[in-house]
This record gives sequence, C-alpha cells and structure tokens, in this order.
Amino acid sequence: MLNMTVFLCFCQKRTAPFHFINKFIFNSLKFNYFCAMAKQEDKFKKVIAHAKEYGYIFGSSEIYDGLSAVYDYGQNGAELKKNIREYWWKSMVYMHQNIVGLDAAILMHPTTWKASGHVDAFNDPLIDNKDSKKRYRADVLIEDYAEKLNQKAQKEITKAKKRFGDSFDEAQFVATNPRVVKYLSEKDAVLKRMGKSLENEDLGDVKALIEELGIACPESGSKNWTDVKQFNLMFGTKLGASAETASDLFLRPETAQGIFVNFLNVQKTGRMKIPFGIAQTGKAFRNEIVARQFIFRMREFEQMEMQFFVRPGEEMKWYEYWKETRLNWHLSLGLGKENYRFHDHDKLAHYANAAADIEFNFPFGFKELEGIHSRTDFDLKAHEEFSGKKLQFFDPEMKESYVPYVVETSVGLDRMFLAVFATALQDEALEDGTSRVVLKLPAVVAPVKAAILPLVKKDGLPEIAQKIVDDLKWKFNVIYDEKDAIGRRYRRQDANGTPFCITIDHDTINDQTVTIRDRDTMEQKRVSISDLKSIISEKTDAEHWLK
RNA sequence: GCGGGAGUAGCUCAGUUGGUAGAGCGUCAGCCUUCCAAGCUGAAUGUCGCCGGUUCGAACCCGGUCUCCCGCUCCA
Repeated sequence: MLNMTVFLCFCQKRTAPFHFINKFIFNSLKFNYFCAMAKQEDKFKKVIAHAKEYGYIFGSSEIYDGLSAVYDYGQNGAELKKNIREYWWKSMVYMHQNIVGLDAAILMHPTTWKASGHVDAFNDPLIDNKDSKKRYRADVLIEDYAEKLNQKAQKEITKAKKRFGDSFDEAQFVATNPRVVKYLSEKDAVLKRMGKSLENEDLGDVKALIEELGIACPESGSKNWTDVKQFNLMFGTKLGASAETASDLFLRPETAQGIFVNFLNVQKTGRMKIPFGIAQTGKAFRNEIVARQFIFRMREFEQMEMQFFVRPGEEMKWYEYWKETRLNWHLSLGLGKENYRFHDHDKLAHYANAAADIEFNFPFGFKELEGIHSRTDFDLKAHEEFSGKKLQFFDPEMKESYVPYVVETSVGLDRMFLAVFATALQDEALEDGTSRVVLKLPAVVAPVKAAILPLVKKDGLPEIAQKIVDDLKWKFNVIYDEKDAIGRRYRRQDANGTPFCITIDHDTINDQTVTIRDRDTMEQKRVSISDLKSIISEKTDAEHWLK
C-alpha cells in the first residue's frame, strides 16, 4: 500500500494525461485489494466448513441452535488438539530438566483474583454513542476530559512563564491564578466524583457526569449516549449447594495464577533450583464482549503456559531466550517461516517490563498466537501480600532470599489448532489439470497416522489388512477402509490429513510387502510389512520433529 | 451491546408475483474388482433457525426471538 501511494504521488507530478493512468492503476489496485480480501474470507469459510465436515470442530450444542463463541472438538479435532498439546508438553517439560508440569484446578480461592489484579482490571464500564455507534470506556472518556482541563491549566502556566520570565513563581501562580485554580479544582472534582461512583458501582452517576460535563463522542461530536454498563470479563459461579451459604467464585480467566499459588509447593517438593519452570495446559474462561473469528477468540479456551522463575536482574536474558526458543518450536512444525512474526508491545501491562507476541498469519491476517512476557515479581509479590505467606527462594550461591522474577510463555491451544489446520488446508492443482483437497497437517500432530486399505475386498486382502491394523494400533491411531475405489479412498484420507495410506494388493499374499503412499507427494513405495512401524515412527514421532 | 448481512439435506447452494421443497457433492446398501475422487442399481436424510401474526394457503409478507458472519470496543 505504501509503495502504491508513493508511486501515485510521483505520477501526480506529471502532466495531465497521467491522471487517466492514475485512476486506472488505482482502480485496478483497489479491485485487486478487494479481491484479495474476498479470497481471504472465502478461504476462512472453507476452513470452517472443512472443520465441520471432517469431524474436527462443531458448534457447541448445535441441536439447540448453538451457543455463541463456544465450540466442540469432534472425533478428529479432539485427536489433533491432543497431539498439539502433547507436542508442546514434550518440548517444554520432557526436553527441559528444570521444567516440570502442573495441573491446577479451574476453581481457585477468590482472593487469588484480587491479588492478580483481575477483579479490578477485568471490569470495564462501557458506554455507546447512539449516533456514531462507537463504544467507549466511560472512565476513559471522563479521564480524557479531565486531562483537557489539566492541559488548559498548563497552557496558562506556560503563558505566564513567558510573560514574567525568571521572576516567575510557579507554585504561587498555580495557587492563586483564578483560571488555573478553577481548571485544576474542576479536574480534581471530576476525577474524585468518578472514582467514588465507580467504587460504589453507581453507573447512573457516571452517565450523569458524562452528560453534565457535556462530553461528546470524539468521532461524531454527538452527545447522544446510552446508559453505562459494567462488563465483567470473569465468569462468576457459586461454591456450595444452598444459596444462603454459597460463596462467589470465578472460573479462572488465565491458568497462570494456578502456577503462582503453587510456586512454593512445586519448588519444595520438586527440589527445584532457580532458574526453573512450571508448565501447565488447561481451560480458562473469559466473558468476552465480542468473541469472534471461529475458535480464535472463544469464551472457553485452552492455554498452554509456562512460568519460568529467574533471578531478579536476569529476566531480560531469559526473556530473549524464550522468545527464540518458542519461535523455533513453532517453526519446527514446518508451516512456513513467513507466516510468523514478532510484535513487541509498546504499551505494557501493569505487571510486565517487557512483552512480545508471536503473531501468525491466520486466514484473517496476522494475529497473536503466543505471548512471551517478562512479568517481573508482580504476581508472587502480590500473592505474598494478600496471603501473608513468603513466596521466596533462598539462593545458595547468592546466600540470600528473594522473590523470583517470572518470564511467561503462553500459547492459545485453540489458536495453535486454527493455525495448523487453516494453513494445512490446501486446494492443490495436479499435473493432469485436476485438483485435490488436501489437509497437509504436520504428521506429528495428524489425528490418524495411517489408513490401511485392501485394494479389493476379496481374495483374503481384507484379512491381511486387518492383521496390519491390529499390529499398528498399539502405537498409532490407524483406520481401516475398504469402501469405494482405491483412488477415492486416497483422496478421502488426503482431505482428512492422514499422512500415510498402506495398500494391500495381490502381491502382498506372496511376498509380505505392501505399498505405502505419501499424502503430500502422492508417491508410493513398496515396503515390507515388518518395516511399517519404523517407517511410520520416523515420520510421526515427536523426536524427529523436535530435534 | 449497537449497526449491516445471513440462516433451506452432512457440505455448497437453487427455490419465480405466496400454491405443501430441489440440485451437485457427500453418506448408506448392492453390483463391478479397478492404484489416485468422475461406472451401474437402489436408499436414507429437511416442522425451510424458532415463536407468533396476516392469508383459503407462508421457505417467501409482517413482528418478535435465537444463532452465525462483518464492523465498532476490549484483550494480562
């Protein structure tokens, strides 16, 4: 787009006839742009349809019309998801002597979420402008207004400074100048009233304040506002069967806190020495205002997180280490280097001193796939404060105790699923002019590793095939299929992402050999039945992918 | 939540001014016995998202509602 703009600017400096060319170029570029957009949307639709048709993903409770932004994983989806999770677990836990696993409960003591900051930070008062249809955070609108008052006061001060030069007494001016006093006291009053209203959850007054101040929509200038509504991103639930004695709980909005509260348990019982990590996969829940884009943003989702505890001051070294290590893990799946990029955060969360996303080129553009955050000692310190328990590590080398710093890696499992699935789905043009739909899943995560196919369903071929199934099923998820012509069965497996098809033909009866067909190249090799296990292992075991 | 678009078979979609629902692919059974989806025969599958209204009659018109897609907002 930038190149186009530069080019057009250049053209515009030329003589009149070029305007015609400009218009032509611009229109055709615009046309191509929209075509690309349409193509992308089209591709995404195909991904969703394919996921359903082949038993990967269904809408939740579909027979009751579904539930917004909740999805179920079908017979193949469950397998693919499990395989991705295992691939991650192996690379994090088994491949690192100083990282161990954990499976903390979804329900946690409610104070956890006060300590983590979620009770405050996950609550947004929102207001819509009825004319522009824009949505704003009510507190941000008011804060912006207060900031304007502040700027007016600063302007007066700057003006006065210029006028009086060196003899200017700023403190006295601020205290006595009627305009400045008015601006600043009004600012304080506005912020104070808002703070009080928010604390008392008096949203009516927040709206009243916006109206009294005459705050207009920054975009349209309209003052036609809806009521202020509180959005809590955490799901609430109750512990205890009877209503009177039940206590309010939250479904965890992130898995990380389960790790932090168990920091000492794991460190002590596992005899862990810093630096070390705790890894966990599990469900988290967020009551998203807008949950969209298929399984990209769901209300119930699964995270794969690892919190790495390090010496204070060494966090940036480890932050860089994990950025690189995690990117390499993604690259190991072979989805294409060009589909990944880092995005460093400029605006950091309250607990972080460095943060980056690994973004992936999804069918709807580059979006966050994994976050790597240097969380400092914010979480452990907060839990110390709220629980009154020391969450420290005695470092024998330094001969002192400290609250460790934390570097977090956090991947969305469902997003990984979508990245793998969407990229794998291809409409491939073949040499003979026809095309095939093929799901080029990395073999290590493919739900079914091999299909065992008798060329015909007679002459004893099905029996041999069944014997091979019975032998391989101990190590691999394999299926048997004898229906339809062999070519059709191959294509069926292609569309389902099965990396290998093993065909039993009449020669098999004599020499105990079969053909093994590769999904991606469609090439076949004749191999001995006794070699099948090692051949499939080599292409599907995590060992060969992670090394 | 607001605005726009949509919802018909497992999937992709037709369906005329309102007259009781179709295709292609897929699925299942059988025939054929074939190494890359295309042969033959037969079959199953829909309260046309749901509820109500108008009408002699609604997939179609009207109202409500649910769900999905796009945008706005937010995202530790």
